[in-house]
Amino acid sequence: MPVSPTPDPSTGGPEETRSARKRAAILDAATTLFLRHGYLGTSMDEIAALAAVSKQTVYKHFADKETLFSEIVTNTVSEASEPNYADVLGLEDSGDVDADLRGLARRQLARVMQPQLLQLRRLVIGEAGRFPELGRIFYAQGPERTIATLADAFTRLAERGALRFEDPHLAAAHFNWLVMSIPLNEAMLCGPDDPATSADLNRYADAGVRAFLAAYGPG
Amino acid sequence: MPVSPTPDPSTGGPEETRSARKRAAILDAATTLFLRHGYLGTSMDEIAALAAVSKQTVYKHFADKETLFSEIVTNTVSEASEPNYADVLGLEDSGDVDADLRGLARRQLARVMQPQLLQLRRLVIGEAGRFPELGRIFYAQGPERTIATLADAFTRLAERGALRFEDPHLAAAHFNWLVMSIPLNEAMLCGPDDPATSADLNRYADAGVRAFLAAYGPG
Amino acid sequence: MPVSPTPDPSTGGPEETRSARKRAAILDAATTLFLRHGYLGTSMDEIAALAAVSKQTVYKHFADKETLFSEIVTNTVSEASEPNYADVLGLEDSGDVDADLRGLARRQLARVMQPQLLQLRRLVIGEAGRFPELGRIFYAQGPERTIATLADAFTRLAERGALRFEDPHLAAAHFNWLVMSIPLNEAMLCGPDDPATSADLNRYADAGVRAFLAAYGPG
Amino acid sequence: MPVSPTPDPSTGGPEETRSARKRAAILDAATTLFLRHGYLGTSMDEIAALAAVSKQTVYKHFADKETLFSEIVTNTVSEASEPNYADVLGLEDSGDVDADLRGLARRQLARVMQPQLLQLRRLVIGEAGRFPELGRIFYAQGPERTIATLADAFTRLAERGALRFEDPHLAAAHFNWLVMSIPLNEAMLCGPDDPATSADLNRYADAGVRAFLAAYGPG
DNA sequence: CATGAATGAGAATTCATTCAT
DNA sequence: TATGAATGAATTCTCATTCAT
Repeated sequence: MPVSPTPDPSTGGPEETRSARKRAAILDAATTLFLRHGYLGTSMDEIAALAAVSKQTVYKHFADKETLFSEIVTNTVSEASEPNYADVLGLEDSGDVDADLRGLARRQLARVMQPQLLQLRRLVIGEAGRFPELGRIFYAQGPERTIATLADAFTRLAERGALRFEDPHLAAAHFNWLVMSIPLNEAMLCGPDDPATSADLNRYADAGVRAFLAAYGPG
Repeated sequence: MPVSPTPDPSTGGPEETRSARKRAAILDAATTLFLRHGYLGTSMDEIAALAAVSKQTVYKHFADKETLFSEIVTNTVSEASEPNYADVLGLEDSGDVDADLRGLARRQLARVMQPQLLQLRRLVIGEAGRFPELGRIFYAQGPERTIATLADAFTRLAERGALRFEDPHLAAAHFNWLVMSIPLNEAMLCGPDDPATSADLNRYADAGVRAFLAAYGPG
Repeated sequence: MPVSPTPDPSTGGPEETRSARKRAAILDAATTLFLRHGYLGTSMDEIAALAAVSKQTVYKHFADKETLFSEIVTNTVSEASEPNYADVLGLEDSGDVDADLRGLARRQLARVMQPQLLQLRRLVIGEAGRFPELGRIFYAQGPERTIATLADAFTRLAERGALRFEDPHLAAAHFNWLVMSIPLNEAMLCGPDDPATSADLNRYADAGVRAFLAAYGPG
Repeated sequence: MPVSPTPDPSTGGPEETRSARKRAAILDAATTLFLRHGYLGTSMDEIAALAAVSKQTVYKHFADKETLFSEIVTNTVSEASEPNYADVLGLEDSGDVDADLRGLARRQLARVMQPQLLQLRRLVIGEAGRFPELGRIFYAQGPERTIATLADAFTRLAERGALRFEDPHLAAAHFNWLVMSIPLNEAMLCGPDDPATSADLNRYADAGVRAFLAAYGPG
């Protein structure tokens, strides 16, 4: 997740680039530390030290600690949620709904269960009191958007008789959580020390899809 | 959740009770503050002040902040998970599985969605890095135990033909999360400011049970 | 050094004895802790805990921490210096000065180098700034008194031609430090972790006596 | 002993020097206070205040109190022991051993009995429990090194017939302590309030040399 | 009389933020 | 512009001592 935009040194002017590089270094360092130790558990000193810049430079780029934290979480959430969203968008009816959904489920679950994304989710949940809007952003760009898009795709599938339901949004939500809930809830609570294997994850995804099709599948 | 044993001043001996009363006051205050502001966001001074007790007294009852926090979370988790567990234990086959499961689902969801329990779950998730064993305790006494017990009950129902599945534990987990995932995940992220109404909760419970029975019900 | 007077429970009245026993327990505990961790490094809480009495009891017996410390050091110094003094007092001319002095030197050195006495000396030296009179007491009851008494004994020996010197007090001091300085100074600085063996000590004592007799002996 | 490198403001570069100046001020202040009140008796607040520096600056230069203390004692011991060592190294046989040794003894004793060095010795002895390696450093750089060097010098003197002994190291140790023990031990215990006059010290030095030569001198 | 609680200060250390250089 | 220093308060935890019970 700590991904600096790596400004192209050949195109950018050297002065503007140096500043941008520092900014990226700060973001990288802060992301790493906030994910590891939380908001209060991370100090501006540590961030500056890990970014190898002076503290003043940090404050020149970010007004204060809250701003820095917000920006990081917002950016990271956007970046992390993008592939999941795109994957759902690209859902096509190949004629084999079962296979299509299983593939989607496996890919989505694998992405959601990336250690850094799990850690981000823990962070946002833990700071829901201090930064309520960050949780809402996470929710909106994550589950909400995914499920809404999935509902559209399901509606198309239902029109072709591949699925049957009354409320597409509800069906999409059930699909989503049938696939993800078991490993995600365990991961949230049991921490980064007991990661599930990807074979486990695939089994959970398959089982979720099977239950979903038993409930919402055709005939 | 901050429930002091409420020593009856008329029956309890006056000497043993004074110390116990102080201890309870400290636990109450600390629970309130930890739930509100998190582990690092709560100071021992604040706890002592809210408990109307000197800081020394706090340290005489609890070796340090970590001990106090652990004890609180452990106690609270135990107390909070008990009714849910008991409810699943008491699940009987009245002949109307649909109604039985809907009742169970509604009661369980209502309990899990209590604001203080949600806040405790956020706290434990947010501190999973600092206190890994607390998350494991929460998981073991909460979802894990409930689902295991539910699996036993489902096995009995399956023997009477009321349910059909291959893996009772998987079916129980799917039941649990079909009922809870939608509101619980939203609540985790969207914080204590947008609480779901209990009518909403009942609807989610009913919808979850309907999907569950469509997948795992008889015939 | 922590030696409680062990009051005889059969003779003493039970009430007076209980108080005396507590007092002795406090002195024992405080002596142990002061010797181990120094004056500032020892807390009244620890003393009360180790003595198994309440803090109030400590304050009932000793006005404050300084008083307790002074009393302990004074008592311990007196007790510890007594045998050394008595040994010098009993110095007789057996006709073999060499053997007499070597025996005295060995016994004295062995006593001075007892670990607890070394620790007491370190303590008194380290607190010379805070408790100047304790150092003076230690000096007066220790080296000063021993040397003065030794000077008397040497005077008698000189009258019989067994020793020769101008200033008996100077000769006594030289005797004392020729015997003790090497191991004592090393012990002071190198701490309680590298104790000298008693064979070493005897060698130092013998070597000191030999040098002393070479300088102050007859013919 | 609190001797800052006294950066010459006219020659030193202004930027490198500021930090170094602060560091020196901290060392000076800490040395003064540690010598005066001991390790536990000195607070970091006092040190910062006396150095006219913020507490942060102290902690940026020295990781913690123990580090600061160790560094100070180590530095001071090294500086203080140097002249004594050099003086012994320069011992030459002028033909008049008596005068040579008396001169050396007087100079050494005068240096060892400097109030600040006495205080340092008390400090190190008093903290032998908490900082055992500091005592060992003091011993190694002080008495041990001096005596070893003296033993070499005595060996040369013995070859010319100016001294006679079996064990040069033992002779050197006896010389050292015959000269120093009386005033040093008194000073250790009787504190900084009763300083010996330098006339006294010279008399002790002379008497020690006289006894030494009576034992180890020629003929 | 002896225990637990209170006190009120002070310990070491860290914090986010802002001046000077 | 970017660095070291300063700030001033807050952190956890401990202290010696004194009330109440």
